[in-house]
Amino acid sequence: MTISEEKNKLTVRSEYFNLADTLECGQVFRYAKNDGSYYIISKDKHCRAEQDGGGVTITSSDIGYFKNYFALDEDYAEKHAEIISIAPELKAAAEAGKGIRLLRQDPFEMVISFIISANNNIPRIKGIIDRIAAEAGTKKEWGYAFPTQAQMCMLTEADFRRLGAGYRASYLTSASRAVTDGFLSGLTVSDTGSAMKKLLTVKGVGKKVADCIMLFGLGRGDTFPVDTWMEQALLTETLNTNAKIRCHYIDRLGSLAGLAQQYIYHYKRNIEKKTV
DNA sequence: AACCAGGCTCTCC
DNA sequence: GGAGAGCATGGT
Repeated sequence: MTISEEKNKLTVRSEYFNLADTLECGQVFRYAKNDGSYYIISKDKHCRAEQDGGGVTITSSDIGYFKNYFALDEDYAEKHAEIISIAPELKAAAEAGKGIRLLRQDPFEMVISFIISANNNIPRIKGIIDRIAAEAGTKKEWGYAFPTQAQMCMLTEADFRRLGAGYRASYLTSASRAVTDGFLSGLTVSDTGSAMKKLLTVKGVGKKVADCIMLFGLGRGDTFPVDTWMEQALLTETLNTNAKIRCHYIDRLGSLAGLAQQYIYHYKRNIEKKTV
């Protein structure tokens, strides 16, 4: 992987960085595609990103933030190879998704976003999040920042319903109050099992949503979110519950389980479908 | 018109 | 601890 950097611009050349696959595998909701460029908002930061034969180019006044966001200090070639080595049956999915990188996103934003994601579809999740940001987030020249915890606490259950959250509205008011900076820093120092337990105390957060928060917002690879797509892909006679699927892959892959899960999710949703 | 979407809570056993 | 009902909303 080679990185060339200017003031507000960064170009990454690597076969292990596919911008579209990274953004469109369901880990992030605040991005829009326009004329081949992606416009990404994370927390209170914004960038434009595009990919051509020469690599991925990121433009932002906060380029340091997005170096971390895209985890450009990590070697995904090694992770990719190790997953295939441990779990050869995932080779097709891993090859198809080799350019996927796990983004380092803001934990509070992940809690709120994935509460909304429950029993919902991605276009609608994006719409609800955008409307909440426009309602409560700080206005910037490029749009609206994701609301801070204090800003989220300004919204009522009726507000969240008006913005389309449906029955998740009460979860959002309650979670906004519960997920303080202190709560989140407690998660950082806990092991994954303890962090899971703490997250499950938040209304609207179950095991799957907790795994997503830990994987996308807390950098914990030893997780394995099982949603309806993963059930379709992985339920078998022996692995016949979500918990068994989750344990099976975490036991084998450890901190690489989360990335493997992204390969499978991407393959099931974006690749396999096209060939049928 | 049923069924589904990055499931969760609550109840009952 | 596990099974089942109910849940807002919009797309197919």
